[in-house]
Amino acid sequence: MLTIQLIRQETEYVKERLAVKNFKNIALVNEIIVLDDNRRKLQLERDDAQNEMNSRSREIGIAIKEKDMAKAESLKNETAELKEKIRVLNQQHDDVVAELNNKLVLLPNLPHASVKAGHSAEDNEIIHSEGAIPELGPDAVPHWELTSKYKLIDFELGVKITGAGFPVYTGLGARFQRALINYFLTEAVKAGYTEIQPPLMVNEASGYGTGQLPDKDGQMYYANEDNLYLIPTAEVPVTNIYRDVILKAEDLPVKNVAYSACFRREAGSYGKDVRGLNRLHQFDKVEIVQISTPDKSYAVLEEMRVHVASLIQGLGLPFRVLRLCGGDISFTSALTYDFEVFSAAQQKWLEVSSVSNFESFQSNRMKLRYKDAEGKTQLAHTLNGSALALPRIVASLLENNQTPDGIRVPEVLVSFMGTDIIK
RNA sequence: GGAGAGAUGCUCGAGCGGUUGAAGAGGCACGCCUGGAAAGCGUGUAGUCGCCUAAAGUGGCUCGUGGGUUCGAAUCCCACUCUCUCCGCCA
Repeated sequence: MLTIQLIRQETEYVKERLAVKNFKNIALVNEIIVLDDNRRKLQLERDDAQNEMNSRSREIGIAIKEKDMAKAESLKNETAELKEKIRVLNQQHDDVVAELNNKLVLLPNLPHASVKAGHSAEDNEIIHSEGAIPELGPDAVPHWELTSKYKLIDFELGVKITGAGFPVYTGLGARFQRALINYFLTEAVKAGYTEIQPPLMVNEASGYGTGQLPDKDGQMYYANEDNLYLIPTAEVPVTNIYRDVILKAEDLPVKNVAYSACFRREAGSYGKDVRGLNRLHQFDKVEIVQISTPDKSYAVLEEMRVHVASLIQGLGLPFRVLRLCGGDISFTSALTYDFEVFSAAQQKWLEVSSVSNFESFQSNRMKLRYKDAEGKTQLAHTLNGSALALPRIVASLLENNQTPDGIRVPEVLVSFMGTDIIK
């Protein structure tokens, strides 16, 4: 969430940037400031009363020590009224704080200066594009036919065991998953990331820390009995490692990479976009997470963008990079680059990665801080990106690399796959 | 799942109702000493929210979390969470 200091000090700027995100309830900003004024006023009154009470108590203690019981008793009798006053003020203060917090979490992150206004995915800016779009023959088919032809993925079997959106990978299909995960992890480690294997379930505090809760709880699978959520992305456990942590300046930047299965309910999705591998309830992803000082976070974002691009280049897929517009960027992000690869048989672009700088939006929620050179405690910046999500990469590799003799395996995967062709 | 023990600052550890945000030790930082270092000596060393234009100063809260008792709680009571030991079960 945004810090109250920023909202108070840069009120007009905050409103302007919220408008770029098409945030409708701009009046909320003023409501928050009024609540905060109120909170301060109440705190002042309460603190004064409490201070008064504390000194009375001390006097009583001294009187008792001096064996002056009469004085102690009379002092005691004077405290009842004060005590009640404090109780009331405390209650009022806590109520205002709760209300303030409830409103504060409704404000999305402010988009970075480079983010343009816009209403939908149509308005995203294509800032880079490379790789030749393959010309497939007339016999080319979409990946869901290839996966069944070569017995790589059994969607129906997944339905039997679990339900729609939980495919079963078999034979070279399963090996293909492992090969990609290996390739992505290996490249990340080469780039200086520390490999992490996180829990796949998280508690409420973690969901709140990265912003999935309270608003997106319907998108996560939930184990009621233990009050735990299945992770929608490794971002959640990996970023929450640093919840309530004060890092030393020399610990930064933190660079972590994690492979995990990801679970998403995708409530409300339907239609042709969900066909085959385009949208699943369970899928594999390698995620990179960095924690940086504020002055370096945009350089870090660029570094991550280059890293993701290099992975896709390694696989030989045509791709483009979009800078998301205000209307399409997520609630928590300040700047997001989406990577899309071209899926030749479906003739469409598929999103395979999203690389974002959250600035201090997540760290403010989870109290992730660092001590700067002067020893002052400051909020760190958090960033993350998919590097990469598997299903759509698999879809486009299968489609783009299909030949009459089988599916060509990209050079970088051959050693992991044990073959250069799937047939 | 059953029985027991415990949770204090960067770390260890004392405190078990009264100026205790917390003794002591270690670590770390700075200073003195030294040609330089070690040792020694001295000083400092939590977070957070307020008040104050800022600095200085000052007030509230925080001893796992949340409640309660009391004029006053790290200390007493209740609930919860977590850790450790033993037993059971188990990849």
